[in-house]
Amino acid sequence: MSKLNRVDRSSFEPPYAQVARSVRERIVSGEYTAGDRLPSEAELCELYGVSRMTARRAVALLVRDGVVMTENGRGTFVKAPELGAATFDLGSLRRLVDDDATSVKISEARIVPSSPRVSGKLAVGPDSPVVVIKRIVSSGGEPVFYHSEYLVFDPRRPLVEAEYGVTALRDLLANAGKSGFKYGRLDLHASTLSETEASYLGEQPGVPAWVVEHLFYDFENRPVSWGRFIGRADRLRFSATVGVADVPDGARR
Amino acid sequence: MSKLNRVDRSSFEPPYAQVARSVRERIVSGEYTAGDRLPSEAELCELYGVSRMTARRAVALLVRDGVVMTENGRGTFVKAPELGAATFDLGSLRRLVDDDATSVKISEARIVPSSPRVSGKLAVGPDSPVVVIKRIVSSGGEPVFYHSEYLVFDPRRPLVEAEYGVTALRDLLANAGKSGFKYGRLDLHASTLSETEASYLGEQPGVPAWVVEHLFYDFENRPVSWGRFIGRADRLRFSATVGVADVPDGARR
DNA sequence: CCCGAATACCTGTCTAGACAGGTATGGAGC
DNA sequence: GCTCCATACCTGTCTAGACAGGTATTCGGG
Repeated sequence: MSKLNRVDRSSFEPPYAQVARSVRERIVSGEYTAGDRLPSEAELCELYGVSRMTARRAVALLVRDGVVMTENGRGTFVKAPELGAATFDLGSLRRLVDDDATSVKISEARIVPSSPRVSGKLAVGPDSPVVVIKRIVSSGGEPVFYHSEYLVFDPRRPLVEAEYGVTALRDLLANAGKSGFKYGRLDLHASTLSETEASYLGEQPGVPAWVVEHLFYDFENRPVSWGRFIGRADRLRFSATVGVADVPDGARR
Repeated sequence: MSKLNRVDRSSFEPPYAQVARSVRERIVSGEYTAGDRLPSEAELCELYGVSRMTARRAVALLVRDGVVMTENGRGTFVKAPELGAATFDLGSLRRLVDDDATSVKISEARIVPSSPRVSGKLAVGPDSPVVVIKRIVSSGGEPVFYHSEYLVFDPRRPLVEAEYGVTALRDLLANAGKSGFKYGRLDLHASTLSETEASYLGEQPGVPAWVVEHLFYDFENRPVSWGRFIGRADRLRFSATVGVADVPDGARR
């Protein structure tokens, strides 16, 4: 019975993924439960008829997904699902902006002297010129979130048209190519809509809202862009999963 | 000049980590910028004097961290930092509960007939008995968040003392060993404090708050635990980084 | 009975080589 | 000038074997 699970060499699914999926299924089915020791790598090699590196790669996949943990010299063990291991991503935001039914309206785009708060964030002198861009992103005709961004004004770098449109927002969220930023820090917290924000989003002031604040730096580690997304809590949520909910689509990579 | 970066074989830092760190430093320094093609794996082998699998492992580390991306048949390219790739984790929550200066007070722990909302979440009949546990977690004497949890009451499984204390909360957030759950779904959103929540947390009703809602399932895919953390937005935030902020501590694993 | 050493087993790391399949480029043929 | 194909290069995957170092057990000596 324990020899029947050799990998299918003719399948499109590579051996390492097949082994990972098989072990995963055994965990889902309850054959291995939290705290159990998995077969050792050498045993997996025999069981599935693969080399050690292939077995290791399968285990590495499960480790990456937080399903198992390895202990040097002892073995590989099934982890219990833990809430603290959950990660939330901004995939929902990205998907929203990529969606065709989503429209972006620029409500403001000009050069202004920086306010005290903005000059503090961007580390420029008070009243230094900054570019401010404010957008309202709607889905299906209804506003979902509001985005304001302040960029350090650099006269040498002309403000290209593209910096204002949907493209710029898409680039900010998912940029496959170039960008003037080296890294960014993000901060997610809860807030309530101010009066102006509420008016833009067609809501009442004081309604709960999530805020994603972002600060991007250039290659000299100087802040160049500060901004925040603010969105209605009832329209967009962030979700995550811990443990093994279901066997996924081959566990890519 | 390009041959001077062979790995240090006597270092504690394994070769794959050294290669990854070196390439990372070149990206941080601006030698490679977003969109650039990295040296091919074969070139990295020569440059650092390692085998291909070792070079690949270094690249895999950078891919995992979102610093570079690989394209089959084309090469490895430096990624621009993208906001949509950011992930927020519950590490701050876990750290808080693990902290010695944190105290947990049980405000309620008993068996009650389930309310319509709870019976809906836990998929039990109306008025079915459920265990309700409510906790207030304080740090430095000041309440930080409030946690309420509803468990399906199972007469066969006696309610051990441990299920109420700090330990149970710690286990929920970071459990190295066993647990009765197979997986859980989490939902992070923004809210405002209700009157009772505000009174527990020593705040005003209507103040912004984040909510982490969690629903755990057993091995028969039946929900067994539903609950939510609710915390003051001014006391706990979730942060993330995109791009290469700094060269980290050897990029473990 | 206790303690230390030998031992078996486990994960971590690395190597050298091999084949597959995707991608881009340049040249031959039309 | 255009198309198609050979070619070179690249990442993806796998193998078989090797050594290092952590862990637990067992066995023997004191």
